[in-house]
Amino acid sequence: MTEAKEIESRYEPAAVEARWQKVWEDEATWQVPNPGQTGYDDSKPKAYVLEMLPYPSGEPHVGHLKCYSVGDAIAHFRRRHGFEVIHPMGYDAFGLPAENHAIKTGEKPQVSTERAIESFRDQFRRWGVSIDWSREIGTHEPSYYRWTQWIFLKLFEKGLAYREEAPVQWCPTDATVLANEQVVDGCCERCGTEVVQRKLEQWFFRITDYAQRLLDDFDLLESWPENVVTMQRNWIGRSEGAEVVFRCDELDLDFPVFTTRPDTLFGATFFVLAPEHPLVEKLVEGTEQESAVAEYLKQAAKTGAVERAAEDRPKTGVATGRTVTNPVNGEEIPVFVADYVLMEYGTGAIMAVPGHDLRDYEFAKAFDLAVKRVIEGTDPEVARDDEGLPYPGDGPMVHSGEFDGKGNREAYEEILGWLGKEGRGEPAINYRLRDWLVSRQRYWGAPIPIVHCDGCGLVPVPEDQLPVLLPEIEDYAPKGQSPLAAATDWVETECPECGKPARRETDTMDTFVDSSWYFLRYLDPHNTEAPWAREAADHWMSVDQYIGGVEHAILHLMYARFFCKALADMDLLGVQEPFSNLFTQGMITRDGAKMSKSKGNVVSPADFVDRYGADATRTYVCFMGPPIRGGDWTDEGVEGVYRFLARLWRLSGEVAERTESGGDTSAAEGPARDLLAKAHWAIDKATGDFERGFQFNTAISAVMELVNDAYRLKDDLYGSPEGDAALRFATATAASLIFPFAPHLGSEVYEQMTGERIWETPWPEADPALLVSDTVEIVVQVNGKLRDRVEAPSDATEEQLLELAKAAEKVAPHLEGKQTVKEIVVPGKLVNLVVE
RNA sequence: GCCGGAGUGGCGGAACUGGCAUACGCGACGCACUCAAAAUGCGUUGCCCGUAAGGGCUUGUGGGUUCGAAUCCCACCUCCGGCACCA
Repeated sequence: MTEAKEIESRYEPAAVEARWQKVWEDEATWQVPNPGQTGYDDSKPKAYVLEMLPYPSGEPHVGHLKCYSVGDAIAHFRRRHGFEVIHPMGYDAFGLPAENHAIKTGEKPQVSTERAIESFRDQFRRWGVSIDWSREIGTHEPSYYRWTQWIFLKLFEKGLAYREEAPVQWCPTDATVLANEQVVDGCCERCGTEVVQRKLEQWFFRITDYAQRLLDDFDLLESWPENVVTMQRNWIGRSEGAEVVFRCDELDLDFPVFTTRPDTLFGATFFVLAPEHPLVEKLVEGTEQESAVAEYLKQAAKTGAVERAAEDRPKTGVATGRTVTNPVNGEEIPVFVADYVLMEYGTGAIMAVPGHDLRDYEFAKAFDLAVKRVIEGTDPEVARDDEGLPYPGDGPMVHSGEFDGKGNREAYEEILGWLGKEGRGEPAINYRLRDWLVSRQRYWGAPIPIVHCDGCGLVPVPEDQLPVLLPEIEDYAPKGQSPLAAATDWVETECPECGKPARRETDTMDTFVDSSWYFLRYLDPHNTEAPWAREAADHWMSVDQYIGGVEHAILHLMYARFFCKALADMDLLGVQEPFSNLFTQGMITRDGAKMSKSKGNVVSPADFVDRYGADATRTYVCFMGPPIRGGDWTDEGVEGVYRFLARLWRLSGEVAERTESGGDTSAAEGPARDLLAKAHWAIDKATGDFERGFQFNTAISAVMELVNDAYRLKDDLYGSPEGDAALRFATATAASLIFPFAPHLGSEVYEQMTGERIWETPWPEADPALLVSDTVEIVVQVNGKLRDRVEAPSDATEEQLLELAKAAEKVAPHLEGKQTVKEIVVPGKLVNLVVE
């Protein structure tokens, strides 16, 4: 072989990849028109394949690589099954890192964000991801956030966006309020600082109105991971029970409580208010307990969320000196303030039943309060005293007046009925979910399009004045209010209603608002009259396959579901659920640990793409394990996949040179038939792996096996027409099956074998006739132990198989002198002889 | 504490319905090619005993069901994720 030839025959991904990327770019191969536009093919069913849009910062990391590799494989697979696939890309470009960077360096977020977007765009092109670039969006662009603001106004119009003073979570480091969902273990999800409670006036979205529908509509989803559904269920936290009113006659005040156990109402021996309860001060005003309670409130306010929720923390509290009346028996029970009652849940007040609730029991013991049993029974796991109390289970009622002797479940219903009749309570459902706090005291986000007017109140900016542009500012440093407040020229405006001087809202929106509707903008990204045309949304929605990290299980996925429902209620959308099928990819680690700059174990995909090519790097992240699970990155692993691709490349070159095209495979026998059978087996295996939850690792290993077999058999096959044809078919099939992961190499090899463009050819179908063979290997066991294997005709009868098995060379010694007591025959698989 | 998921060679992992445990890849070892190396091709590679033929053991641990269990059941251990004073 000459030297020139040798260089040419080497697999050089950079050259191959550049060649095909140019074709796809020049021809806009992955661009799809909307219905009604030229080129739209209405004979094809649609498929919306979508990966979660990235937050552009620096350059893409391995998590992005995995997400888009998986998504792209699915997109290609669907296209080759005859779907018109929409596969867009955009950037979730507002957010804190760019703003923090601006505070540190003075570089405008606009500038650093654009730079990061360019780097992301470059990488995605370099990876060869099949994106419809004509639909690209950035959530920071005025043409996008104009519609984010528009949706905000629609929600405001419907009463779904409102402003209210409430105790909220404030992150001192990020200098902004946070949504409940962004507080993890009492700390800011982003920066880890412990959050503090503040009473502030903030903007909320009324997601709690949708709590029940968010639960019910899990039924509408086709395929979501069970754990994500469970996490959302837990987060929404529905409980059934009753709201019961306890009255303080002295002060003429009603205290409703939520309880899941109205059957234990007779056992309520005291009453507890959360320290933040708005009526606490009124209750103790002018009493001798006033200062003690005030002192306790001060203490409670100082206690951080982490400490307050700490396990095994002794119960604390203070008596108010007041009593309320238990509605079922008229008993006056003392009222306490204690921080084990949370203002955020229920009504911020509880009836305490120490006989049947562990927490109330602990409080009762600490404050020496009465413990009363109202249900017979004991549970050794929970019981703390000789009486077997507290007892959380079921049993017959005692000390409960007319309900004595009844089962507590029955009494539950009857007590509810009685309360309803007396007007002292009613069945109630309570949710853990809180309204979504969406305002942020930060700069780099979509301004909330509201004007504060002394005369008119909160006035929406008229639609024709949108977008409310983010003004350019010089000082980004947080000062406890939005940096926008300093942009005086911008803040000072006229009231759209009365024309008098007024002030703009200076808070911006949580960036999760931006990403709650981006999948709709892709469908009609250049529309200047509306966020999207209803026809476009009706055609493409919902997303047929959504792909992203499980870390968004609650936040993004729940918010987007809420948006979808609210928009559908406004008749802007025809679907109730945005994402029919969800796939959550596992996290890639290195050396068993999450990648982080501080650990110095960060993998830069670009380095590997440069060294081994996009195809090898992409294929590797799909091969390292089932994509749904995490995996540990090894550099050698990428190299192994690279070697495999190079092996396929060389096979293709050799086969192209040494075989004639146009041969017929129908009469193939021997090794030619074996190779054809392997190719059809690989088709069947890979197709099944795609359909069974995207098990790409085993799909890729099937192609590796096919290539290995081609190497093993090729020297026997060269020269005969059916041998040539089998080799060409096997090589083309390998290219075809690896194409979703390695699109460049797949295109090149397929073209070399067939002269065709692979993405224009349908996904191969396995020939059932080649999936079965004439003979099968039968395993022979004696007493369940493998002793030999025998070849048998596929259609052999049980008798024939038994005969073969008993005659097997290595079986006979184990049968000698022994009584066969049982014979088990599984046709096509095994024979098990049980002897004594 | 409650709810999920996982535990298989030196490593990543495979085994689809209870039927050959360890596919595929990495690593390691050997051979061919080469003056040599790299690259490539071919082969070996779960553990223990044995020169060998062969035998025994092995899917976190202990028990059970079954002719047969990585797979089903019971108890336990470890790791990961979610929720957690939620009334």
